[in-house]
Amino acid sequence: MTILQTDEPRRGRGRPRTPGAEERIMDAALEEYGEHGWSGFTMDGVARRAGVGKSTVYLRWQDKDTLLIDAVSRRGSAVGPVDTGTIEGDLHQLAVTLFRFYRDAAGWATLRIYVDVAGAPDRLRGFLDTIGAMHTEFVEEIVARGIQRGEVPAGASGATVAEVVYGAAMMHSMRIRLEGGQLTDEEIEQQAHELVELALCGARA
Amino acid sequence: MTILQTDEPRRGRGRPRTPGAEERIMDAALEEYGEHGWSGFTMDGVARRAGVGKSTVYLRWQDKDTLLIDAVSRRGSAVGPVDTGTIEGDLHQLAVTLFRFYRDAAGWATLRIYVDVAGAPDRLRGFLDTIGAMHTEFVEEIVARGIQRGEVPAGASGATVAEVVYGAAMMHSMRIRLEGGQLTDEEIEQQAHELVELALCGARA
Amino acid sequence: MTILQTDEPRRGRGRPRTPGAEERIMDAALEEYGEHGWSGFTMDGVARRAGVGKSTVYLRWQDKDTLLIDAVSRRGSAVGPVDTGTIEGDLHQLAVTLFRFYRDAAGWATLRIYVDVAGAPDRLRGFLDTIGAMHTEFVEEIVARGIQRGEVPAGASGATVAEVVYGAAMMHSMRIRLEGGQLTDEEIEQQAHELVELALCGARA
Amino acid sequence: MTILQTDEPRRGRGRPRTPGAEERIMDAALEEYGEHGWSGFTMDGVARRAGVGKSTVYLRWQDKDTLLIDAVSRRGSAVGPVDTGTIEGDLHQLAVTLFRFYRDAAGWATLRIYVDVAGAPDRLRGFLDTIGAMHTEFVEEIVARGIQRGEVPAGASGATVAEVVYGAAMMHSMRIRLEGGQLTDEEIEQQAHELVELALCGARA
DNA sequence: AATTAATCGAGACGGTACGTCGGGTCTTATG
DNA sequence: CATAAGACCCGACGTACCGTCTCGATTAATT
Repeated sequence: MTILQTDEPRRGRGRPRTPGAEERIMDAALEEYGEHGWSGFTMDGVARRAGVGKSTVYLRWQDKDTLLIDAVSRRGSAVGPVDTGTIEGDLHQLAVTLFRFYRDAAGWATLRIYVDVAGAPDRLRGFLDTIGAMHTEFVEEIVARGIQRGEVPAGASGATVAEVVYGAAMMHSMRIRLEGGQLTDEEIEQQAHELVELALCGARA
Repeated sequence: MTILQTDEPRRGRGRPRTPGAEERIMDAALEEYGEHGWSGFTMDGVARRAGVGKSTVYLRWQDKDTLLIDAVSRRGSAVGPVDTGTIEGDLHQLAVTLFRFYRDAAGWATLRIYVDVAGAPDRLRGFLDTIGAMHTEFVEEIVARGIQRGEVPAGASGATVAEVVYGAAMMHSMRIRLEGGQLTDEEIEQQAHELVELALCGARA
Repeated sequence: MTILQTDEPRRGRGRPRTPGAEERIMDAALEEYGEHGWSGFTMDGVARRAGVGKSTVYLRWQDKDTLLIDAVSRRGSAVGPVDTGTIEGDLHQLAVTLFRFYRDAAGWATLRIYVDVAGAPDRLRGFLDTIGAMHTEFVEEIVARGIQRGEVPAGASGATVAEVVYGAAMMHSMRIRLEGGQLTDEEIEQQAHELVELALCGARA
Repeated sequence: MTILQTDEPRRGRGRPRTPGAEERIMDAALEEYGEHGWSGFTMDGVARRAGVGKSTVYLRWQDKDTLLIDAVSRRGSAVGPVDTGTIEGDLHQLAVTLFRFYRDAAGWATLRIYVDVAGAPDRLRGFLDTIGAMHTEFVEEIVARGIQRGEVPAGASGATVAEVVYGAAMMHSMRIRLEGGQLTDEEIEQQAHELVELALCGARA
C-alpha cells in the first residue's frame, strides 16, 4: 500500500531503485515481527533478512514504526468488499476472511499495530483511522444492501454489526492463540456461521 | 496480583523488602507506558518515577516485559464477577465496566499486552490464558444463572456471549480512540444497552 | 597498624567486637587484591572471603580505599630500622628485606597503593607521606651512623641513598614480575650486594 | 602505539573509521585517569570528553583496562634512545626525560599501570614486558657505547644502571608527589646530575 | 533475671558505571 | 543516483558493586 511514502522524484537520473526491494523488505518486516514480536523486531534484522543495507530501508521509510505500519497495512487490505447476493452470505464471507486473517502471523500483527497505535497519542492514529473507517464502510454497504433487499429493518446499524463481527472474531482468535492452538478451516466456517446468525439477530431487532 | 513472582524465601534474614515498593513500581510502570507507549517505556524511567533504584525493580521482576505484564494484569482484574439478579443487568454492568476499563490508559494497555503476547510464541502466554479464561468464566456464570432462571434457552453458549461482549466493546473503544475521541458515561450506557440486547438476542436463538 | 581508625569508644556496654575480625578482613583484603587487582577487588568479595557481613567491615573502615591502605600499611611496616654495625651490613639487610617485601603479593600491593595515591590529588597523600618519610629516616639513620664511623664522607645524602636502594629494588622486582618470574633468595642476596656497593660508591663520592 | 589492536580488515567497504578518533580517545583517557585516578576513570567520561559515542570506543578497545594500557603505552614511548657522544651525557638526558615524564600526569599514570599490571597475573603482562625490555635496551646501548669508548670497564651491567636510574628517578618523583610538590626544571637538572654520577660510579666499579 | 546497648550475618536499598545492543544518520566504495 | 557496508552518536538494556540501611539474632555489662 505504501501510503506513507513521499511522492518519489523519479527524475530518471542515477541508478534506478532495485525493483523487488520494497516487497522483500516488507515481507522481511512482517516475518521478523511475527517471529520475535515488537521487542525483538529490529531494523538491522529486517535489513539482513531482506538482504539489503539499512540505508536502502531508510531511503524508503523514515523510521521503524512507519515501515511496520506500512507492511501491516498492505496485508490489512486483504479484507475487502464482498457481494454474494444476501446479507448472510456477505457477512459469512467477511467473517471467514477475518478469521483467516487473524490466524496468519502478519494478520495478527496488523491487529497488534492497531491496538498499539490506538493506545498512544500519535501522529499515525489518523492514518489508521482511515483504514478502520474503510472496513466499517464495507460492512455498512453490506447492511445497506440488506435493508434494500428487506432482509433487515431500516434502522439496522452497520457500525454495530461491524464492531460485533470484527470484535468477536478477534476475541475468539485471541483465545485460541493464547491456548496455543490454531483454528482449522472447518472451525472457522462453524464460528463464522454462529457469529453471523448472532449479528443478524441483533440487526433485525 | 503479581502472580509471576516466585514464592519468596522469607527466611527473616536480612533487611525486608520495602513494603509499598511493588505498588509504587507497578503504578509508575503503567503511567510511563500510558504516557509514552512501548517505545519510550524505559526501566530507568519507571525506577525514577517510582523513586527507587533500578536494582530494586530487577530484584522483583526479571525484565521489562515481565514487569509490564504483571502491572497490567493487576489492573486487568478490575473486571470481576457481577450478580444483579437478571442476565440483562449482569451483562449490562459487565459491558459498562469493560467500556470504562478500555477508556482508561492502563486498561487499554492491558489489551495491548494481551494482543502482543498472543501474537508471539512465548513463555507468558499460558499465564495470560489463565486470566482470559477467568473472564470467560464470569460470563459463563452469568449465562448459567440466566438459563436457571429461564431467561435464555439451555443451549446458550457463554463463550460466544463473552466473545461478543468483550470483542464489540473493544472494537468500539478502538474506533473511538483512533478518532481521538473519548466515550462519555452516557454513551457508554447507550452502547452497553445496545450490545447486551444484541448478545441476548443471539443467546436466545 | 590501623592508624586510620578513630579512637574507639569502648564504653563496655553492648556486644564487644569479634576479636579476630580485623585480622581476617585485612588478610582477605590483601588476598582479594592480590588475586584480582584493583578492578576486581570488591568489598562484597572481601566480606565473603573473611566470612563476615559487610556491616562488620564498614563498622571498622569507612570505605574501600581506607581498608586497602590500612591492610597494606600493616604489611608495609615489615621494613623497619636495622643496625648491624656497618653501613654496608645495614643497607644489605634493608635491601634484602625490600626484595622479599616486593616479592610478596601484599608487599607489591603496598607499592601499587603508593604509586596510585601519589598520582591523584587525595586526602590520603599526607598519610602515606608519613610512611614514606619514615622509610627515608631509616636510611638516613644508617647513613648518619656511617658518617659517624667514617665509612662515608660527611656530605653523603641519606635521601639519595634511600631513593637508589628503594627505587632500584622496586625496578628490578618489577622487571622480574613482568617476566612472570620470581626472585630466589640467592638472587636476592646477589642483587642486594650489587645494589649496596653501587649506592655506597655514590655515597662515598 | 596501539599495539594491542588486531589488524583491521580494511576491505574498503563501509564508512571508514574517523581518523583522529583513536588519538582523541586516548588523550581523553589519560586526562580522565590523571584527574580522577582509577576509581573515577569511567568509559562514559572518556567518551564524553573525547566527544565520541561509547560504541566508538568499544569498537576499538575491548574494555576499560585495554584502553588505559594502550593509551599509557603510547606515552611510555616518550622515553626513547639518545646519543650525545658521552655516556654521561646520554644518561643525563635520559634521566632528565624520565623526571619530566614522571612529573606529567600521563607519565605517572604509565607507571601506575605498570606497577598495577606487574602485580596481578594477567594476559597483559607480556606486552608490558616488551615495553620494559625496550627501555632496558636503551640503557644497555648507552652503556655498550660507553664501554667501546673506554668510559666504563667492560663488565659494567646495563641492566643494573637502568634499574638504578629508572628506579631512583621514580622514587624521587614519588616522594615529591606525596609531599604535594612538583619538581622544577632546575631541580631536575640537579637530581639528574647526582643520579648519573652515582650510577656511573657504580658502573665503573 | 531483666534490661540495655553494641555487634553480628544477611541482604534490600538508591545510585552509578559497566559492556552490549539497537535506532537513525552519515560516509565511503561500488554499481 | 542508488546501493551494501559499516562507522557514527545516542541512550536504554540488564548486571555488578558501592556505601547505607534495616532486620532478627547474639553477647556482655548494667540494672
